[in-house]
Amino acid sequence: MTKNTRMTKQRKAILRVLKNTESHPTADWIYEQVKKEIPNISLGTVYRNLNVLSELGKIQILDYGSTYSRYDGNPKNHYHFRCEKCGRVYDIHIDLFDDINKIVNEKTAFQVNEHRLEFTGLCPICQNEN
Amino acid sequence: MTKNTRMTKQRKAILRVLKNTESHPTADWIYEQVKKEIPNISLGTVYRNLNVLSELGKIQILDYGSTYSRYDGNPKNHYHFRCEKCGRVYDIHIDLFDDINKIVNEKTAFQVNEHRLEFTGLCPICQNEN
DNA sequence: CTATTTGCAAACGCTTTGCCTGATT
DNA sequence: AATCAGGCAAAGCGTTTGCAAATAG
Repeated sequence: MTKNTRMTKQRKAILRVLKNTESHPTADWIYEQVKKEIPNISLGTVYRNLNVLSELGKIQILDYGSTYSRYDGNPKNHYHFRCEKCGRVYDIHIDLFDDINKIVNEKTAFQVNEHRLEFTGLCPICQNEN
Repeated sequence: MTKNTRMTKQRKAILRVLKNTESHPTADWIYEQVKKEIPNISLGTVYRNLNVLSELGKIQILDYGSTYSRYDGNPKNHYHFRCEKCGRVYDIHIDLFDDINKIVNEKTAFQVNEHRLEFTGLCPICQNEN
């Protein structure tokens, strides 16, 4: 259970680079930064460690939980629910929180046009499979 | 400007399949469905048409706007802003909307554990580049 | 008629993996 | 010493693309 706990210099460097940036970089960018310090590090090591660090809860990966794109026949904004167990994606039938764009527009320097909101948890089917 | 307007039988079938499903299928699932009707359709045609239909505003693609994964050194939930022009991803420094999980839990049959919220629009840098 | 779209297959590009060597505990 | 991690390169895999033939308008 307690595996992958060796803090090698590669793993430390990757984590430090990621903790010290404001941006949300790609694996390749991280690779280029760490290479300044460990010139012979390989891209595979970067990917492996990013996955390990994510499993350890030290970082997050900002993808859609899958390598597949999913397509939605409804082009209007609406919210989704993704089941953590089976991966199904459902529509959520509630009104949009229209005011949150305004909140961010007022509190930050970003010019917000849209927002996307996704919930995760257990779908009804998987709740009944225990 | 007004291009890609031919409604071929392939394009029609893909759109119909997608409009008539509750799920948010992958391209491959759509391909399998359409093949029942047009057995010699190719997967490339499905992908091409999904992209065309998305540009026409008839459907949405649920990905992160890029094929790259992005990594975040902060493992706690927080919101992001993605610039539509330059693709940069920023943190948004506002409090979490903690109550929306409860709202969905009460109004739907899903068991919500988390939510993810992402805003899109123009970042300060790109706002100044006009 | 002709510009767009298709089918096919190869290419792409990000990510993962196998294998063997090297490092950590 | 035993196990875990790294480097390298090849494989994986969803998606895109080039090209000649087909087709919508």
